[in-house]
Amino acid sequence: MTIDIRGIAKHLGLSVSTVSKALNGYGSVSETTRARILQVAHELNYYPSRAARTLRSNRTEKIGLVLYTNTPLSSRSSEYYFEIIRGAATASEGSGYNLVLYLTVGNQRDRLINICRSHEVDCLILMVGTGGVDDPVDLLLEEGFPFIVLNKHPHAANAPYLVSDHEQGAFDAVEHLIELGHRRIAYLGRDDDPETSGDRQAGYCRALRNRDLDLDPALVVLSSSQPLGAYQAMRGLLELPGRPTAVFAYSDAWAIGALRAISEAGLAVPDDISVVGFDDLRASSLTNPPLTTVRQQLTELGKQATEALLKQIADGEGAAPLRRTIPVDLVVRKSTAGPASA
Amino acid sequence: MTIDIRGIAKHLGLSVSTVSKALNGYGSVSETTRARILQVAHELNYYPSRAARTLRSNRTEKIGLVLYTNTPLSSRSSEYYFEIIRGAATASEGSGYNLVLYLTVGNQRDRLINICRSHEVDCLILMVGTGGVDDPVDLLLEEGFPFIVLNKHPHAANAPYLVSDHEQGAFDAVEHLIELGHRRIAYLGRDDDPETSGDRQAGYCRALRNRDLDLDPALVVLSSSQPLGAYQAMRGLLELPGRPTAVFAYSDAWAIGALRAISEAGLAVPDDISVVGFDDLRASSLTNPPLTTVRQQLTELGKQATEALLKQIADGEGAAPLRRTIPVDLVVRKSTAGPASA
DNA sequence: GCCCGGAAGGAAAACGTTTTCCTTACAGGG
DNA sequence: CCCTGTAAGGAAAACGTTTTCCTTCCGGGC
Repeated sequence: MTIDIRGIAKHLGLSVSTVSKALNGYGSVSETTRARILQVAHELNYYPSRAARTLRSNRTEKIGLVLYTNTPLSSRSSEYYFEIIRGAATASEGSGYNLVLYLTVGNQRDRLINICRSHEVDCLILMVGTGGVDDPVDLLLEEGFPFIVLNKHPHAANAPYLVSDHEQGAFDAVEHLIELGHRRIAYLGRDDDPETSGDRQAGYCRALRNRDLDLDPALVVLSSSQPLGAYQAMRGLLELPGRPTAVFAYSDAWAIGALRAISEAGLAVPDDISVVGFDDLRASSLTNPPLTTVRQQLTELGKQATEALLKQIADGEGAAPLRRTIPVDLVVRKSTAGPASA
Repeated sequence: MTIDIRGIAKHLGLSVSTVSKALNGYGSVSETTRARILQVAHELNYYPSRAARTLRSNRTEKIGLVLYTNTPLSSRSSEYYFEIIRGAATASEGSGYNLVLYLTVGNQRDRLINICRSHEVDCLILMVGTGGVDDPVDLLLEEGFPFIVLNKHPHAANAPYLVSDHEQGAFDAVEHLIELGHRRIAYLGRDDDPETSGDRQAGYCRALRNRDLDLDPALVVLSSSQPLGAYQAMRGLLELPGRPTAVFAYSDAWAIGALRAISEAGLAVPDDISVVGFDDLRASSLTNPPLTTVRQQLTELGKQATEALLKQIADGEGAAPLRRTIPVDLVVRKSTAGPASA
């Protein structure tokens, strides 16, 4: 039915090796022979068998994208993940690779070992949702399997990663609030994502220090990713004696929870309180008022991770692990303004 | 380094075939031998090579998910796609399959042929974004490659598909508006997605006929997926002499465009005009007011498509192509109410 | 005339499984 | 005692490439 590399060889009275070389641009084959081979391959509708190629050459030409999370995925994060996936898929396809998706929930250590050992893919992009990033990272380092951690700082010193500049984004957001005149600015963080929330909190602190503002511990509240987490945390902040005049939230989802708490308390955004989010998901332009937020280049993140990983594979073990940060942008909408007291 | 099936055989003084049979529960192997083999396989950390297995048995144990679209993907649809992907990925993993993602933009006919012929995957789930569904479907039918079309009715008579009940969802939405007392109800459709928009329009028409209401052609407006398409179409509707008192929109995105046009015209939702969307994306609960809409079970769609496809493969050519519809639910929020005139 | 080198092409060994067809041994029936 | 059937296990042929060595041939330098 489907034609073989052997079929082509027979058809032309050549040897299998010559055909293979011609098709792959390998050894030395005369121009005319190569042309004839390509011609016939095309005419006979030849498509190489991936499996055979993989078996012999030990390259699958597949990239695995694993999403590693402790808690079930909420549809809140769909857009976040899909944009990254989109970037990765496009870049893979562009390099002749396929993207294999592993959306595992829970600590699937065994599954990960299995993926490495049975060589399902050539390398892995790790997207860690909630829960520690370290367990899988250590495992992969141990296995000597090529990988890159996406958008979260791994603890292991020699683990390659590519992350948005969470710290700088947070700095910019808080700086923006300070410039508007705010002095009591809260950070509404996330307690089950220490790496990312930590980075953003660090940026928040740096921005305050940078302007010699006090860092009031009462204004830093971490909450879980329960639907009501950020909402309740915000209610807590509103009841404080010295209520903050502005809030920098861990993410747009957190900011939306905050908006709700504020509006239920009969306060107005941005007149009474300013709010800044992080991510710039589509929903954030639909809130009331439209949210000021920090935009991550998600598609770019997926794309660059893929490219970096492929480069790393091509360079072999020798190359230093890639550790890079990509910039984020503050998007000013209507949820921030000068404080009422100003 | 990594242990072989041969290694296990040697280790136990058995033949390769016996080991293979034991591992796959195949031919006849005594219980004690099988136990010893499994034991040793585990101890030596044996993982079968996917490539070799595929080469010999001609099964890749991979499902391809292709997203086929004419226009570049807008991030508006991220959530839609990701929820489907999530369902498909979970179901695949559950059946021991991998999910390979092909997010191709444009009419990649050649790529599709390549996927079939080089047997990259065992079967395909087709998600068609914009543009005709038929070209790829015809191709796959011709190739005799197992596939299923997701959430859109293919024209080919014998093409397998799994779709949300667009028609019934539309019927329910319009019925809901009629029950509220509306008589002049518009349909805000999409012109570059004839299959889906057509199904929904059919449901709209049936609901009107069902209550003996006039079908005013001026109240049916199709617009493109440009960001401003639905917005402008809605403006047109508002300028009509006999303005509609309710609008059923092709999707939540369309509805959001409509909301904007209505609010800019100084009218209120739902007081002056009621609006219903379709999809129930996350954004639709954030609009002002929260949108009444028809919820699709996207994750379920991905899951069932995967299961159906795997079943189809297992049953072989014999089985009739699967053509199934899965139900949708009307979600009533705050964007619908009785007409002002009532 | 001899030797050397490079270019073109070929033979054959992998790669790690699955699967078909054998062999052997043993038990049970007649 | 012979024949048959069955269970347990083995030999070997695939599967379709890539890749390493060879062989052959021819031209050119000395």
